[in-house]
Amino acid sequence: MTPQRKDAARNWDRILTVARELVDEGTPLQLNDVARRAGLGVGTVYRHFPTTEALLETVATPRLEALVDHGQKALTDDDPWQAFSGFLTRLVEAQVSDPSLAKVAATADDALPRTTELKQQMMATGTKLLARARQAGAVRPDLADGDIVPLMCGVAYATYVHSDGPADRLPTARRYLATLLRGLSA
Amino acid sequence: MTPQRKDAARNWDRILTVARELVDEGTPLQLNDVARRAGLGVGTVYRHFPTTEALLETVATPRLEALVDHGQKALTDDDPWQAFSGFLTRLVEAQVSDPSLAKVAATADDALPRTTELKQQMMATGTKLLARARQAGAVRPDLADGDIVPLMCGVAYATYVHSDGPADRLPTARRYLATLLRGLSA
DNA sequence: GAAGAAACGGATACCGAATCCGGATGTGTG
DNA sequence: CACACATCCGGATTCGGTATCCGTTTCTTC
Repeated sequence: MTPQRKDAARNWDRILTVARELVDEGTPLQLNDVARRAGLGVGTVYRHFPTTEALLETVATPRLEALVDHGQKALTDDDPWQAFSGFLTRLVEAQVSDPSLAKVAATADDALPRTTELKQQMMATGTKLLARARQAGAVRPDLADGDIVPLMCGVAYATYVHSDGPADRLPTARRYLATLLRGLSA
Repeated sequence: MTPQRKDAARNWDRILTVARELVDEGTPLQLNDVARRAGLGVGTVYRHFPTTEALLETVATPRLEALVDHGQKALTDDDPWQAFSGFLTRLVEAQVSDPSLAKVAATADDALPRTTELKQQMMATGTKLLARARQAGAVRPDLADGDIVPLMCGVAYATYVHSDGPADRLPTARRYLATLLRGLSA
């Protein structure tokens, strides 16, 4: 692994910056488009990120990592139910405010190695949080470990279907999640 | 409106049959593909259905109508909660067993006039069912009329994200819906 | 400052969706 | 039956977007 050339590093940053902007404004990622906006050749972008999904994953990764971190911290929370529900709240809030997260979360575990890894970590801490809450008698026993991520994706999706615009998505998502949480609590 | 020519009617049927088959086997609709399978020219298919969505709508319509019918019948049920929850159950079961329904249900109300009309009817009866259940004190007051369809789409989506294959989707969907319903009930 | 490696750029190949129009086919009339 | 006309058919072609390829440029090392 030779140290990367300076121009390459700079361009990598530019691409990621532009991609982040596009994702934030809701525009679907298109590598040609990214190239134009970044003032780079198409080939340059395709060399750094061979597919749209690869770029998307790189954009989403830091935020995914933040979620995992939050989950870890939640494990130290005294109130098991608080910790569990707080974690889920973060999960949906992140998804409705960042389309890239929603996409990678729902993507099959084949491509996107880094995402898969993080999802597994998230599931692991999710499992622990769930176990604690269950042990404390705060959550119904019929919720399986593997249900957490899909359910949060579902809440995010429902929010999407409902929402008229990107504004006031958050309150809707919180309302839906609150309802679901009532159904999960013992 | 001159009565349609016989060959046109026949081809329309063929197209719809093939489309129904494709939807049932989970293949995403592609008009070129439909044409090949139906033994017709591409142009023929495109004349009958100018867009993929138009064909999808026509495929989904009968099943949507069946759902609306069921909602109407549910209005005569003695038990308001039973009627309401049964209606929702049908909604998700239909979506997870028929991708075309899931797609049109989540599509914005701009294109797909017929679908929009049916969705509005469904929302109307959904509203009535909800009102009855609420009046009977069976459902929490914080659920709005416009939330029903999005929530059912969300449950269907969660099922999708979770499921490994098209088999045993139904039990998962039922489980998720049951959880949600617990959250909705007073 | 010359050589070689690494990266750039955009013209071009490619792929699937949608159009367009010359030709075929069904339908009403003498 | 045959003619005329409208309707419909079919697939070659266009079109919009994605991905590749390779001659040129830029960086790094000595």
